[in-house]
Amino acid sequence: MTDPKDKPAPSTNFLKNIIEADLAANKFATRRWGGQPGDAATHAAGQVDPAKIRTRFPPEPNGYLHVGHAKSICLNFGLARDYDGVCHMRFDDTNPEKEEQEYVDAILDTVHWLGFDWSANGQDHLFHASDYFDFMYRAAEYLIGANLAYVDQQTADEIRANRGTLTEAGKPSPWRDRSAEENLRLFAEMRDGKHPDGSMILRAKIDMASPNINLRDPAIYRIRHAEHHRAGNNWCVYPMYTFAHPIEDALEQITHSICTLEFEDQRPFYDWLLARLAEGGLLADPLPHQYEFSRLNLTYVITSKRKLKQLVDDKHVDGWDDPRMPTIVGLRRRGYTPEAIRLFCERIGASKHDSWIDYSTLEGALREDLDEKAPRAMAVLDPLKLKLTNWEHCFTSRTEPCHAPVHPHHPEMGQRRFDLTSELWIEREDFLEEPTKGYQRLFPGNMTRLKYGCVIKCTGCEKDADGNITAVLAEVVPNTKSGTPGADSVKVKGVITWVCAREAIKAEVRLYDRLFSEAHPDAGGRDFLEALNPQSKRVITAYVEPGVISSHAGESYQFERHGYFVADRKDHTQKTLVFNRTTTLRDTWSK
RNA sequence: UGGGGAGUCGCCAAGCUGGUCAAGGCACCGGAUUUUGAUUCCGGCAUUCGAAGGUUCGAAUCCUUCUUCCCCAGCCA
Repeated sequence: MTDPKDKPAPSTNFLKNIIEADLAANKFATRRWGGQPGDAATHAAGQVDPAKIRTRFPPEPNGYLHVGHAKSICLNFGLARDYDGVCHMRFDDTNPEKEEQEYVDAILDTVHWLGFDWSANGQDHLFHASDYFDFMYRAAEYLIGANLAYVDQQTADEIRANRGTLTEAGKPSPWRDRSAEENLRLFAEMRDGKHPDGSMILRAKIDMASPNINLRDPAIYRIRHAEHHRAGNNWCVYPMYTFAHPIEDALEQITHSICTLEFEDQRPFYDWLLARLAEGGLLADPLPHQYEFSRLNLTYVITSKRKLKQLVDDKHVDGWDDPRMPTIVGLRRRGYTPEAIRLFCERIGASKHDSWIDYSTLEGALREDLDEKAPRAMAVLDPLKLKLTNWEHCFTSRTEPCHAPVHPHHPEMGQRRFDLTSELWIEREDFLEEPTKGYQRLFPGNMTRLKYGCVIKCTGCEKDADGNITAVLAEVVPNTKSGTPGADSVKVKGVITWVCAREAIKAEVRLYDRLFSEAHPDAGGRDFLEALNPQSKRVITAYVEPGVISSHAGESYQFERHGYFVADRKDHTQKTLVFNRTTTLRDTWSK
């Protein structure tokens, strides 16, 4: 189920307009659903479909899902949710050589994690193209019988050569006019394993002179002596996407088949095939329709499966779920939430324009989500010792208990506690011997507040023989302890975060930055590896406030003034704290 | 050069049966609040809709021409 708390999408897009127009025209009023995918007879025997519309998310299980898929998932499942429909989860597993069960499992897990589900009206709408191989085979036979398909024995090279060019018509295959009987016999032989891979292929017989190359007798069935991850060795002929996809949609009574722009030229064949099969009585009206939207392009990100695989194989990243990867598992490990990804998808909309979304839009959606729910904590990433030299004059005990809200806007989330002592860790960049213009933090003579602690006045620093600063010196300003009466009597502009040296807990912190330092890493056909950001991962040891010891893997925090950090899903334990920097806070001061 | 698509603010994106129509979001810029230089809050942000003509009382919306960009010649999806 999608999160009901999701704000209703106020936005509109061309797909919603199409659906609303279809609904208003009662286009699907008498559509039937046979209770499962099936041919005309199956659905004719069923009830009027309880689903007002049907969409589908149809990945090929040949890799991990990435942000681009998230857009498609949000669109398909979102449309079904918004219009009282159902979205089918379907694996387009028509190419046994590329697909694996491992990917099927990972994809299912990812879609669920994103907050979507394919069960509705008491049934599970999880389907596979391979479920329909029998029907597809019969559909191919029908086409052959109707003289609309033939077995071609040209080689792949010959077929390519005879397909013509963008400006020249193709030439008919010498095998184009075989009799239906012979085609049927040959096709059966193909299925029966009598011919090697590549020796024959089944082609639709349409028009070798069509200006649309996809209509120049497209290949619809090829021989592949390969084991299929679900169908095993039942088949050695497999349908091509072109042929399979429209049939999958029709068998599942999909009303709106949404795909990306590059399939636009494919639509005429989609419609041709379905119309022919409907004429033959194999499929039921109304037939599905294909609509195309522009795929997601994100700056500083590549989504090419081949290139992503190269990053993994060549160890530029630490696997498919490396926090720098644009895969959903990577984003998840980076600390992205399903809500943030959904918000992002809603914000970018859908249209037919080619577009590039700024990476900052993704980060913005993340910050918006995390700001609301991440508990706060203090952490020092680049530690410098701070010594409070007049401690005894201001406090009677060695430690002063402090408290702070878990979330500044949500008191119901409770309080956290930690100690203030005379030796603290502060951020190295929070002290400047020579302040720059506008600098509000520590420099000799300046006062700032230790957040949730007290106001201090910087008196100087200590250095080693090389002149490196080894400690900052400061005095406590009396009667300024946070939470006590009159604490605000001394006004200061700067507030810095800190961790008590005695209580501080060490944590490994992985500082991630964008994987590429160029907005369009694979533009202009240059080597995308050259655009790799050498600083995309830095591992440091930080000090975090004591309460963080109880954090669990996968939990997000906002380390105040630094950003959002998530306890690593794989490596974080309560013994060894490991945090990934998800993203920094918005920064309008520096840079 | 054949066919199919698309050009509205820095990035997205509504609007396209012609008449407060130049929505909204992100970003950005002001200002207020703030014990995160964060958040939040107020305010600002396209006389103009790829260009040029035309039709009309009136056009981003209709017509013509031009122009730019994307996709298609896998037995991948």
